[in-house]
Amino acid sequence: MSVKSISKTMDTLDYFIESDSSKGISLKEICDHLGFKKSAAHHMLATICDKGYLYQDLKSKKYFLGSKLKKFGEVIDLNANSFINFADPFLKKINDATGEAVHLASFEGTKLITLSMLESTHPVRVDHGFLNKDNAFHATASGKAMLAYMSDASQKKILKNKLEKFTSFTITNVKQLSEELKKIKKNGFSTDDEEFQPGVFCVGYPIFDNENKPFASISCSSPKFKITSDKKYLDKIKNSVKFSALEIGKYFKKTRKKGDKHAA
Amino acid sequence: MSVKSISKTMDTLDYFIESDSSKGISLKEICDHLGFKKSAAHHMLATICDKGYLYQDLKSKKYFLGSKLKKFGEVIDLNANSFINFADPFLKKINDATGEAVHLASFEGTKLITLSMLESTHPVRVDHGFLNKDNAFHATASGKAMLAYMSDASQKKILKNKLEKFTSFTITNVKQLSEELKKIKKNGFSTDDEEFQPGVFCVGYPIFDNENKPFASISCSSPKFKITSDKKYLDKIKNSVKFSALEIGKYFKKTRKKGDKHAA
DNA sequence: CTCATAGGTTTAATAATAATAAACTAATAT
DNA sequence: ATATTAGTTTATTATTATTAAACCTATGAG
Repeated sequence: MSVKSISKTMDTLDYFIESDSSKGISLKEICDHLGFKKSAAHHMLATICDKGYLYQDLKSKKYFLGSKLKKFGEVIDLNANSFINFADPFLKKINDATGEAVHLASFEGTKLITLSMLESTHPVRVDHGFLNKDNAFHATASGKAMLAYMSDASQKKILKNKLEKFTSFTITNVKQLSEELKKIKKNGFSTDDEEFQPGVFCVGYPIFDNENKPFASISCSSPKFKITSDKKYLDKIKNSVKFSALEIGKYFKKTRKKGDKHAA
Repeated sequence: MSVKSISKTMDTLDYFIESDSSKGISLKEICDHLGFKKSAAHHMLATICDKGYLYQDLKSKKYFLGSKLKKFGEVIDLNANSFINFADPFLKKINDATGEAVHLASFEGTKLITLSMLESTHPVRVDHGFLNKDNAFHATASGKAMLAYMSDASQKKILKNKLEKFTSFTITNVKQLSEELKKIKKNGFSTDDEEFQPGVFCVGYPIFDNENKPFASISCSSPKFKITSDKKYLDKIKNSVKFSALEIGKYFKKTRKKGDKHAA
């Protein structure tokens, strides 16, 4: 069950991030965009301001992000950036070798998240704006690469939500997906054959942490026709991604002791 | 009126910042510290996780800050840091000259906020952990320096909340405070004579933006006995703070055009 | 200068929600 | 193997958030 007023609060804060809020956002604009009634929104905003997450300019009455929120960035940066920075040159390597888009993914709870990405350098390229939507664990090479190596309990938790059908190829049947995951474990890598975006084929490899748990994954996405028209192209991508995945995995051997909790 | 579930949500997020949350925080710990019932807290946390502001580790069930929050830091940094960086050497100048603690303050809505601070270098020094509490507009040199130069409408909004009595010297009467603010405008600077912390005397000067509105202030805090025992010491502080306040004010002449909205 | 409009705020009544307590599950330690 | 602890889920109840309407205030047009 979900608490509606909390949900609305976070949709509001998200709106401050998505839009340019540097010149303030009015009550009306918030209501218009998010479908709130103005008096309810007013109560909500008063509470948020009271806590210092937003503030209302005394004269213009517009709302601004409170400097208190800066602290979240500071705390999170401490943990997360080191891994991403370590991985970066290895992503670049794949990008240089293939020219295709490369993604570094991880997960937080049951949500798939994108840690960093590199765009394709090819003239014909795919829009990756939506890649790694947080509920696309089952439909992406990144997601499946991690999922395959998780414990049954973890798999179950992630798959208990409805599996959204993104394309006609998306696997939405849990039993069928389990078979796919077994195959991935056998092969050592995952694929996404137009399961998330039509015309896009991806290859994913897992990255394991110091406890040999799948902690992240990298994937490389290319237009499907390239894969079908040139049989060697897939191998080229696979080799490149595999190499980098193994290299990035060494991060944990180098910097973490067994039992350390790492940031996602 | 204030929305309780929102308020509790933000108290929870604040707790993740205040405590070391890098190893996760359990439901029980959240309940114990914040006085929540576990089932209510569970509903709340499920909603927060659903929005990606926190996430729950699949195995340990502990809660962690979601990487989504990193975005807030990024957006806010863009606006706010330039002013603070500009001001920094001028704060240092006061700190070098007097050895006393120096504060750069501003405000967000009706809340007083601290942008940066330098500790006293003297062996006998005051604890400034609580200086510039967000509801201490009326009781601090920083707050009063800005308040004095605000429009009547703005003053009224800030003073409509109960004026908390921090010490026996805190002015909690609005009429009396108005007189004080008039005096500040006449003198050009504010003082805090043990009104916020016993034994601490502060001097504050306002900093004006490109529209000649008080945008920030700096204050210098010293032990009261130094002020009373050495009549020239107050003048030394005043001169130093005044100089820096004027210099920092030039930031707006240099970098901002009239009408630009500046970050607080 | 007056009036109209639009955005924001406040109120009080009602509908909807979040809080509660208790039962249940799972994991851990004895 | 059992007791304990933490987390989850459920159904009921009491509280709360939402609503609509009235009110305020600032702005701009006539």
